[in-house]
Formats: sequence, structure tokens, C-alpha cells
Amino acid sequence: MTPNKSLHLYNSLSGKKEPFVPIHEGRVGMYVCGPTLYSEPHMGNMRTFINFDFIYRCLLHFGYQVKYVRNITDAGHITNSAGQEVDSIGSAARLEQVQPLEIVYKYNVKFQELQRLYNLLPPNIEPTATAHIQEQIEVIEQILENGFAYVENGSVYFDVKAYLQHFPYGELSGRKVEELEHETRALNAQEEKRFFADFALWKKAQPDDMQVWRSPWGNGNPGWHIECTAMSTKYLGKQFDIHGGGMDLKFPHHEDEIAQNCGSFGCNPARYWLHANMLNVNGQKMSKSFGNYFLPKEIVEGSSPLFSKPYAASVVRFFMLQAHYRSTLDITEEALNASEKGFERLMEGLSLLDKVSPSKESSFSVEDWKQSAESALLDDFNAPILIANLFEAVKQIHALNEGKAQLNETDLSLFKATLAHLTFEVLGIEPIENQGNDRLAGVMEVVMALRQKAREQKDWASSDMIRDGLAKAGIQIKDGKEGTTWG
RNA sequence: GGUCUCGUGGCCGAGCGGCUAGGCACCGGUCUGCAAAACCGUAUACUCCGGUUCGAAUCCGGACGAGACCUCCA
Repeated sequence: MTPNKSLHLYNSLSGKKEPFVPIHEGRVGMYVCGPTLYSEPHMGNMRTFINFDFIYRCLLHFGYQVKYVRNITDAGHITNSAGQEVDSIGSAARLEQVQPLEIVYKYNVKFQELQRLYNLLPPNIEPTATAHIQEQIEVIEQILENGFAYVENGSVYFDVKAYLQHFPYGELSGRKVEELEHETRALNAQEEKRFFADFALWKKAQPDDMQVWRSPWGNGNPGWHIECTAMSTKYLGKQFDIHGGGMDLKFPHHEDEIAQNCGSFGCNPARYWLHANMLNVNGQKMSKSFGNYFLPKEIVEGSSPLFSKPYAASVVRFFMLQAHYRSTLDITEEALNASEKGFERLMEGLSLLDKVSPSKESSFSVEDWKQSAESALLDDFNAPILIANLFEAVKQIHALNEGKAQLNETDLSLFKATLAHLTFEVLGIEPIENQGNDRLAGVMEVVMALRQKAREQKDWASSDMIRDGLAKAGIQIKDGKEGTTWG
């Protein structure tokens, strides 16, 4: 197989890998659906954000000037499984007996903490729905003017039948409206809609609504899908390069975004639609409604009953990137432990490289290795293959360290720089900081010296007593060639 | 029920017509006072049944199994 020289990515619109050609050369506009702040994002949500963070990092690595927009949903009515329009943030506010803004603020702070914990690069803009009510109203007005929506009793609905005269509906999710009709379960509370597939753009205020905005149609709330259309248009234009989100948003959310964008501006908002797959627990999608979810914080604190010990955020991130973003990933303790070991091997390999000194000749091609890693990234952001390349490098590092391989000065510095860049900048994992404090380090120095003295005197009983005692205290001794380490 | 996706060695997971993916575990070896760790190495696989092909884990058809979506979801 010849290595890709240019970026190819899988476009959900066509169902194929396509060469990536940005609208403006050298620049990429990317919009990713962010969290709804009515609760703390769970680990499944984090997987999607980690995957798109990796994709963002890859695009930066390729040299694109990227404008990355990820929204924060802090308002909006969604239609629940009973067919009722509900305000999830308002419900959370009622439940916790606080103002909706307090809910949003509280979970936004937590989300920002999580982004730092999992080393997510901040998007260029994180717009909120509530700050863009006016823009949403303007898009709705445009859709009305184009004849693809109607007003009914203070609410505005998207008119799918009128829209179908000019545009297809359901292309992204591969659905046909006539098929949808008899597949859709019977819904109540939709008498206002003229057609079952119509969806709310604006919902008239209900007596118990905690958040209400003024509009040309009276007081109310924006629909769930319209914020993305308004904000993506404002910050990226009527059409931009990449739209991302979780697989489960394909229908109806992204389908309706396409309809809104076509209905107002006559074009699909994005040229490439990317969908990240789900995180599974016990073979089933992690979901609030299944009750099989845990929080990104619980896994690093070790407070989730699913896991017997804590895992560093970097290890969790590394674990997630060992699967391709388009595949489902099963999280189990066994798999996580495997990643943890691999992660440590990678980190130790990298620090070992610092001790390697250059030779006159090079015994392997750093350039070839670099190309191999590069083509993995160019092939639809293939993180698992990138990681396989990193382990290939680790193998070479050990060979270098033992004198079984050589690199000249130029190649060695290229090797070091590329490896560090791919690991820390592109993959976005960080070494785990040594948690030991200075006083402990001082004590350990004395203990290690005592044990070394005992060993020199072949006093194995004392030596092993120290080792076993420390093991009980959770400190492991490693007798290496160049002295003993602990951790 | 409809639409779609997927079934890879003990586990996770790439590949998607011919070339060792990778990690972890296992086993063997090196090192070591012993152990652990570390390093090196071998082995193990493509759900089943047909078809296409010189050649199929990879393409086509069927069976079985799993999952996702079908107005809560990343």
C-alpha cells in the first residue's frame, strides 16, 4: 500500500473516505457539538471530546490554521421520548432548587476542570446558546421568509413537507421521510405540528418555564437544533469544512441542522461530517438512561465501583486513543490495565532516549519511521496506528541504549523532536508527575542507602525486610542495572 | 418491525485482496543473592457456510450472534 500523501477522512455524508480539500486553502473551520450543561459530562461524552481534540491536534500538526468552535448548550427545548418538549436545564434547576444560570455555571466550571484534566486544547470559541438568542431568532425569520417554516400558536415549526420540494431530508442518516413515518412511534403533544417530521424552531413559553426570551412570536424558548445553526453560521460562515459530534447526534440533531441551514442559506453547513463512536460498558453504550455510566473524575479518583483502583487521566486518554474514533470501544478494567502498562513503557522509553548519545552513522531511517507515523494520521486520523509507531520507536530506543542501533547527530535530534511532538502535542498525553514530596524523597534516600549497605554485606534478611516493608506501604523497589529506583 | 454497523488469538484493538499491526497477559531467555521490574524472543487469529479470484480476515451471497439509530443522549 502506498502511503497517503494527503489527508483523507471519512465523511458520514457520503459514507466514504474522501480527500480533504478545505474551502480556503490552509485554513479549516470546524464545529463540534459540545455538552448540554444540565449535569456533569460522563466518560462517554469525554471520549467524543478527546477524539475531536485529537483531530484538532492533527489538523494543527498538518499546518492548518484551524478555527475550532465547540458550543455549550445552556438553553433549549428538546423533545423527549414521550413526545413532549422539555427543558432539561430548567428541570435540573427545579430539582436542585436553584436558578437555571446556577446550574449552567456550576457544570460549566466542572467541564472546564475536566478539559484541563484530560488535556483538551481549548477551542477558539465556546459559544453558549443563551448568548445567541438574537442570532437564532434571525435564522428562524430567514427560514420563515423562505417558506420552510410556519407559526402556530406562538411556536414556530420547521415545515419538512415544504422543504422536501426543494431539498432532500434524511441524507446524512440514510432515512427517507416516508419510511420514517410508519417507523415513528405514536407521539402525543404534537397536535400543533402539521406533519409528523416537523420539528420546533421556537417553542412558546410554558407557565412553568424558568427561562424565557422575547421573540417576534411572543415569549418562548429556542428549539434544540437551532443554536448550532445560528452559532456555526456566526463564527464559521454559512458553509464550513468540518462538523463533528457523537454518532448518536446524527439523527435527528445533525439532520435537522442540515435542514435548517439549507432552509435558511441554501447549503449544507459542512462539507465533511465526522462522527465519533460510542464508549461501551459491558457491551452496551454508556448512557444515562442505562445507568451504566461513570464520571471522568471518578475514574481518576478511583471512586467508581466499576474499577478497583484509580487511573491517571493521561492513561485513560491513551486508552481511548488506542481505538479509532469511528469504532465503538469497550472499557474494562483489564483493558485499562493493559493500557496503563503500555503507557508506562512508552514514557520510560521516551526518558531513556535522553540518555542516548549520537554515533557517526545511522543504522535505521528516522525519516521512514516518521513517514509511517505521518501516513497513519493522514489516513482518517488513525491514532492506534500512530501508537503502534510509537512503540516501534520505543523498541529502537532500547536498541540504541544497548548499542545495537545507532543514530547520527542529525537523525538523533530529529528522532527526539518528532517523538516528543507526536506523543505530547499530537496524541496529547502527558507524563504522570511524580507525586512524592520532598520529605518522602529524603527519607527514601536514607532507606535506600541502608538497604544498599545491607546488600553489599550480603545481609539479605535486612535487605528483604526493607523491600517487603516498603511493598506493604505501597512503594515498589526496582533493582536496575544502574542502581535501585522506587515508586 | 425498519435502517445501518460490526463479529480478528486469553483480553483490548488496528488492518480491509498477497507483505509481523500494536499494547497487555502467557511461555522461553537475558539480567539478578533471590524476587520484582526491565529488556530480548517464540507461539497463538480472523463467527459459520457457500461464491468470485492464481490468492480472501479483507470482495459478493446466506446463516447465526452483537450493537447503534428510528424525535433524551457524545
